[in-house]
Amino acid sequence: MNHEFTKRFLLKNRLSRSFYDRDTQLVAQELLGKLLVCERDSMLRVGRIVEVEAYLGPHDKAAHSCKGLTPRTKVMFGPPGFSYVYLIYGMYHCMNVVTEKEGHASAVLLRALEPVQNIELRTQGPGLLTKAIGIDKSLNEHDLLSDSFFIANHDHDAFQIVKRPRIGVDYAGEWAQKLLRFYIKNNNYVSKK
DNA sequence: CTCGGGATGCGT
DNA sequence: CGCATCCCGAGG
Repeated sequence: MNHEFTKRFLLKNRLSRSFYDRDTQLVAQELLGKLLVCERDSMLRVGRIVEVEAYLGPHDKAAHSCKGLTPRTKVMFGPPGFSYVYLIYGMYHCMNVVTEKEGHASAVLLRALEPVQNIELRTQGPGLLTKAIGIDKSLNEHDLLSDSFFIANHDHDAFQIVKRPRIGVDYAGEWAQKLLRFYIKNNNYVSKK
């Protein structure tokens, strides 16, 4: 990953609404290898998504939407292709993309990036990912079809996808064991555990 | 209003 | 394993 991606190239390859308006487990796996782009204060930051988790709506006991529609989670109940950013443990932000039709309340958590452009910090884990690429709560409910915060496709070599249980959801009963964490096999930027 | 807990990360 | 640090959601 030694390319210099231009904004022109990235915008041309920006993912469409219909990409997100599909089965959440499929979207999660297809997000692997894609480029997360965030431009703030004229700084264009780009990272390659290497680890994600799927949250499957109100019946998924690990999903925030399982408590029903609240002020915090209402974006999950909205249309696909929007960001869901929340503060966790008082100090870290987590970044999700909303999937499927309005009302399904499903999302994909972005857990780790491979640095591509203007990313200096480690991104192994969702809290460090947002810190490294400059995402905070001001980017909650942001349309990912915008010109400054979006995800882009690009050509890449084939890779294998590893499927594991999600991290930090032991409270979710049977849902804690489902294989809804996906990451690129042998990638150095995937979080440990 | 109070209160308990959390889709984390780091140091011991 | 403890802890930082604060928003959110439930309940009175």
